[in-house]
Parts: sequence; structure tokens; C-alpha cells
Amino acid sequence: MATGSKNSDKHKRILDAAISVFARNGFYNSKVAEIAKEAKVADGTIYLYFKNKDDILIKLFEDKMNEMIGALTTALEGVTDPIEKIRVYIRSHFAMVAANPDLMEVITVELRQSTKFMKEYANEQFNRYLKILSDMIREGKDKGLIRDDISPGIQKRALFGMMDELSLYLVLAGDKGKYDIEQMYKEASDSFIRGLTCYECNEEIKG
Amino acid sequence: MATGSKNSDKHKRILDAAISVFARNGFYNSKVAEIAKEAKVADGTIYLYFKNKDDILIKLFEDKMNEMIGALTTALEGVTDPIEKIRVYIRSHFAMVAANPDLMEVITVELRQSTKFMKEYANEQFNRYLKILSDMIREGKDKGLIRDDISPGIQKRALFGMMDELSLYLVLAGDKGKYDIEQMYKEASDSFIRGLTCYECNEEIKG
Amino acid sequence: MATGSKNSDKHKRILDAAISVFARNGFYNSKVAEIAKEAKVADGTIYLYFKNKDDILIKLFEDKMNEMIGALTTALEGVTDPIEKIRVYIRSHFAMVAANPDLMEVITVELRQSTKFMKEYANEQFNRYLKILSDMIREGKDKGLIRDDISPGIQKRALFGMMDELSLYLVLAGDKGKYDIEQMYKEASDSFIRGLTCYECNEEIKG
Amino acid sequence: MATGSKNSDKHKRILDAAISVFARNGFYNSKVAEIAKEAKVADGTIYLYFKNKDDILIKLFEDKMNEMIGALTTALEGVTDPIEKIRVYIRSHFAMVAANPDLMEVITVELRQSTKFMKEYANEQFNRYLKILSDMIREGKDKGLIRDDISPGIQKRALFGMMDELSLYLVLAGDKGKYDIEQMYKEASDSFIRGLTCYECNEEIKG
DNA sequence: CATGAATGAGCTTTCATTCAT
DNA sequence: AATGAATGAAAGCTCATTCAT
Repeated sequence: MATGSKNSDKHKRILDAAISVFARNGFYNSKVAEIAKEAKVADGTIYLYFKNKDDILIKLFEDKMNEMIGALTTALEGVTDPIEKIRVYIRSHFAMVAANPDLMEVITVELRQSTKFMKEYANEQFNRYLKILSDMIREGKDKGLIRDDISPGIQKRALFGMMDELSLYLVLAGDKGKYDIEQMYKEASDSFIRGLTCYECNEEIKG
Repeated sequence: MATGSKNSDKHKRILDAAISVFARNGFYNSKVAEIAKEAKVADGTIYLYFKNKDDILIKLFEDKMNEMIGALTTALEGVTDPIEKIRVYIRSHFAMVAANPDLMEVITVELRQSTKFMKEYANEQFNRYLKILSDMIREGKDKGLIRDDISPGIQKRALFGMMDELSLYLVLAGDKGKYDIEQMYKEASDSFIRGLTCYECNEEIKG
Repeated sequence: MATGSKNSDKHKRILDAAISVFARNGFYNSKVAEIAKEAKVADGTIYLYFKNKDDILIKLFEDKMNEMIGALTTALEGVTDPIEKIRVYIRSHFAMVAANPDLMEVITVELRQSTKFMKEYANEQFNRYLKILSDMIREGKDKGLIRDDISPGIQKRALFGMMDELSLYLVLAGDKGKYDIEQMYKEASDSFIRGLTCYECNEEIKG
Repeated sequence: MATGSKNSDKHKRILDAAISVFARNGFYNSKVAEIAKEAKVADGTIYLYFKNKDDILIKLFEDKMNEMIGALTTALEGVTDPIEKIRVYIRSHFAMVAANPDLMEVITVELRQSTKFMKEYANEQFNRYLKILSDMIREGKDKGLIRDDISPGIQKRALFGMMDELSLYLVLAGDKGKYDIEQMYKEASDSFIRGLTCYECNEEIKG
């Protein structure tokens, strides 16, 4: 009775198993039976909680994107400086990678496939996530901290693409990678922010 | 040579068909039979030119990555300024997207799936491609044009990730996108280069 | 008896639901869960009253065949003329169709499938039903009202087959049918009886 | 090379196997794999010739109904007397039963299930078949050989229903049946025709 | 070299049935 | 007796791959 999650326990177990299995094999090489086995439920049980195999992935994205948005929103609470917000985002994204490598691998690897596959579905959450990024940049522009000639709509994607690729590297390289998260955080945030902010560099670059 | 071209004709037709089919459906939802039909060859003929379905994707990457490396190398010929080289790369990458949207969609979308799937195979070409990027950055450092505290190994991925995500947007948005390639080129190159180069911004950022 | 009615209530509800569901989908396309839902009982409850899905159909036949035999017996009470008995049967059968189209659809459609499927089971009731028909015919022969060269064993099947097919038509055509029950009754009974009885026609037919 | 039916051989083998398997188990208890095994083809081969399991049954009906219509049409060639035509039909139907008991069992048993299941499909052939019967009866009326008060639309169904049920009995009883085909033919044709024709019986029946 | 009919392993999904509550 | 979540066997169908022609 302490845990009212008697049932939803299974929902979570299936989702966790799916993350692990998808990370190991990729979505298309994963078998529903393997997820069931890892979740310690019967094959059929999965279909009590999810419409079909696709639905597992979709719900996985919706769920986890929501969590990521929540975590990011929490991390940004009390941060007022837009530039600092960008740093907080980058740090928080890398922290996610360190804490949930399997999940991040799935999101990073499968979201691409799924950008098409899920055009109709989970993109909404993804767009909400991206919007947080463009909002930070837009706010920086409004406050005069970020250059006028910056387009938040382009830079949100540039930022996400950079983070996505660096995350993929971290996740796939595992412990064998040359770079640690701290170093990546520093370099990614410094250079990206410098790119958005420096007014002095103009002549140099254009000249 | 007369017959040689007859054969490679089919090889090329299969590869071109694969690009179109993979772009339309994704690798795992594409059927060998559909590729055969689009290439106007028999199903079995494909297995005279490729070991199996995976092999089509692998060879596709090797082939096209080689072409991209060649095109980029050609574009870089005569360019000596490392900073200018980065601009040339960005311009050339966007040009590829405009000229071969299907191909770029396949590479952009499937390379992720395949980074794992193809760990043993085509990565070699991909790494050669990435190395061109880190070489440009390292050269910039050596010439004092790029900051000392920049890691070419991290920045090559940051740069590729940014370009990959912007390309994906262009490719998926099609004509409906808000941004044109020219604008993206300008903004991506300016801000990325600014991020690598500006010495003056240090205090501002750190302070 | 108070609790007895509570129980048989569920038994009846399940049977009624089964009639409606089987009529709608056919036996093999009907789901136990759908019957349960329509009977407003839990899936598992069905297995307190029936051994399995097959058993529902078997009991349905036994039950309803019994009712039909009862109804027919009642209708025949006081009728002494064997020829009139045949008329009463035909009229009573069509009346069943009009009053319980779903039930008659199930019996008419599924009994075939089930003649095999139920070879061991419910045939007993069906044979009792058929026997009423042959008894009427035999009685007619004994009384000299029906021709000597008629085989009750064949004609009981001919009669049932005719009624079965006409019922099927009525049931499937619904309101859109061209013929009404009254007309069918008249034509079916007149011609069938004529076939059994006419002595004068012999030459004509044989000649 | 004599047999150009190299391929359609398989089509026929699958259909023949389906008849035998469906007759043995009924449609819904038959497995595609069992049909494949009996036809000595691979499971997948079936799907080169038929869209799905349902389609096998549908095509089976279309095919065999066509054959039956053809056989009946041939048998009727040169027969001018409508009454004789009815006899020819009855004889020809029983002959089909004797020659192809499995097929007739499938048609007889599954056509019911399928009257619903196939509402959209093969009914066309079935209706063509029925129409031959009503045409014979109508012709008899026109020539004054069949009573005025007979409805061809009702009697075609009565006739078919009678034949269908008698066939079912023959097919299911096998050799154990009490009646032989010759006897059934005589009794079914005599009494059915008497029912349609006798003018003299009127008073007797009505009175 | 080319074909495409044939193969059959393998996967998703369904659903009758069970059993802890 | 009643429930309904959970089970897992079973089967239809797909599609990469082969091979006789």
C-alpha cells in the first residue's frame, strides 16, 4: 500500500527495458520479446500498456522529453542571465548523458530515424524542447547581450546539433573517449557563447 | 571499357535507387525489391553487386563519403587561410544539401542508426571526413588564428553536429522552411568562427 | 431460489450476449471479451458458467434447440392432421425468425460450421428436432395422406434445408428483402405439401 | 514443355490443398502452413498467389462456382423441357457431391459462414448460380408447365436449400449413410417438381 | 551476367484462459 | 462467486536471400 504504483510499475519496467534494449540493438533490431523478457513480463503484457512496438518508442520520447524539459526548467529556475541560461542548458544536457547514457543514446540515435517516423507524434515535445533554447537566445538579444544579427531559430538548431553530436560521441566512446564531460562542457559553452556574443570580432571575421 | 560501363551502370543505378528509396522510407522500412524495381533490375541482380542489404548502405556511405571528401578537397584547393577553409567547408556542405537532398537525408538520418550498425565498416571514411575538419582547426591554431584553448577533436564534432542538424532541417523542411541556405551559411560560419577565434571576448565571457 | 435467479441471470445474460455477438461477427471472429462486455460481466466470470468458448456455442444450441422443440411441441398440441402439422411447423419456424433474428442467424449460419465442430455434442438436440419433422411425415404416410414412396428420413432434411435457406435469406436481407414472411409461408408450405401428397401428378411427372 | 502450366500448377496445387484442409478442419481451424505443406510449397509461396488466407477461400469459391456453373450449363445443353432441366440440375448437383466430396463439403459448410464474410465478394458467382435455377422455373411458368402462383425467387432458394442440406448429409454421413444418391435424386426431384406443377392438388391442399 | 519465382526463418500481435485478490 | 490483469502459445504474414533457368 506504500507503493500505489503496483500496476504502473509494469509500465515503467517496460519502458526501462525498452531503453536498454533499443540502446543495445537499435529500434529495428530489437524484438518485443526481448523487451518483455528484460522487463520480466509476458510478451502480451506489453500490449496492455502500449498499442504496438512503434508506440513504445513514441511514448518513450514523449515521456523522457517531458522529463528532460522538466529537469531543464528546474535547472533554469532562478537563473536570470540569458547567457548563464545557455551554460546551464549545456551543463544539464551533459549531466543527462552521464546519468542516463542508454536513454541518451536512444534519443540521440533514434530521434533521427524518428524525425520522419514520428513526424506526426512526439515532435511536439521535441519542438517544446527546442523552443526553450530559442527563447534563451531571443531573451539575450532583447537584453542586448547577444548580437542583433543572430537568428534564434537557426541557433537553437545549431546548438542542439552540436550538443547532440557531442553527446553521441560521449555515449558511444564510453570510457574510452579522450575527452571528459567537464572539458566538453567548458569548450562547448565558451565557444558557442562567444559565437553569439562577441561584437569586437566582427571586423576581424569579415575583413 | 564498353562492357565495363554497362556493368557499373547497373551498380550506379542500384545505388541511386537506394538513395531515393532509403530517403523515402528509411533503411529498415525499405525493401530490396523496391530498390530493384526503381533501379529497373531484377531482385537477384542486386546480389551480384552487393553482398546483402546492409552492404548497400555501407557501400553507399563509402562511395558518397569519398565523393564528398573529393568535392571538399577540390573546393579547398588553393585556399590557404584556415579560417577561409572553414567557410568553404560550410558552404560546400550546404551546397551538397541543395544539390542532393535525398542523399543528404540518407546520410544525415541513417548515419546515426548506422554509427552503431556500421561501427566496423564505413566509419573509416567518416573519420577521414571529420579529420579534414580537425585539420583545418589545428592549422588555424598553429598559425595563431584560432585560440589556444580550442580542441580540434571536440570542435570537429561540434562543427559537424551543427551542420548535420541544420542540414536535416533544410532537408526535412523542404521549401516550407523559413530560412534559406544563404542565410544559414552566413550565420553558421560567422558564429562558429567567432567562437573559435575571438580573443577579446574572453573577459566578457568569463567575467 | 432468490440466489438461484441471481446466478441464472448471469448465465442468461452471457448467452444472450453471445447470440448478439456471434450474429454480428460469426463465432470465430467473436471475442470472449466482447461477449463479457456486452453481458456486463468480467471476462473471467464467463468461465464460471462455461467450460470454454466452444462450450458457449454448444450450450447455446442445446438451450435454444430445446426452446425451439418446446415451442414447436406446444404449437403442435391439439393438431391432429399430419398435413396441418407440417404447416404449423413452417409457420412456427418463420415466426422464430421474425421474433429472434439474431438467434436464427447464429443457428442458421453457425450450425453448419458446427455440424462438424459439434459432431459429438449438440447434435442430439438437432436430431430430436429433425425427428419431429420425420414423425409428422411418417404419420402422414401411415394415415394414407402422404404418398407411399416418400422417405421421411430424406424429406425431413429436404424440409429443414428449405426452411434453413429461406430463413437465412430473410435474416440476411432484413427489411430490404422482396418477400414477406406470409408469402414465404404460403408458398413453402403449399409446394412442399403438394410434393409429398399429390397422387394425381404421378403420370404427368413420370410420363 | 507439353504442360505450359509450369507455374499455374502451383496455383492449382494450393487450391486443391486448401479444399482438402478446409474440408478436414473448417476454414478457421485451418493453418496456412498446413495448406502449404499439403501443396508441397513454402508458406510464403502461398502469398505469391493469394493476398491472404481469406483470399484463398474467396478465390476457391469464385473458381469452383464458375466450374459448377460451367458444368451445369454444359449438362443443360440440348435440354429444352424446363421440368427436365430441374431434374438435370438435381442430378448434376448430386454428381458433384459424389465426385468431389471435399469440395462440396467446403462449399456447403463454409458458404454459410461466408455469406456474411464474403458479402462483398464471391456472392456474385453464387447469385449467377441461383439465377440459373430461377430461370428454369420462370421458363416453366411461361410455358404453362409450372403453376402461376409459384415465385421463382423463393423457389430457387427452396430448391438450393434442399439440395444443400441433402448434400451436407451425404458428405458428412459418407458411406455410413442409409440413403444412396440415386434414391435421393429420385425422391428430391419427384417431390420438388410435383410441388411446383400439380394443378389438381389445389383443392386437396387448401380444402 | 541477369532473372524473378520460390523459399522459410522470424517477428509482431492476438486472444482464450488462468488465478491472485 | 466475481474480477480483470496477466499470461504465453500460436499463427498470419513479410521479405532478404537463393538458385534453376
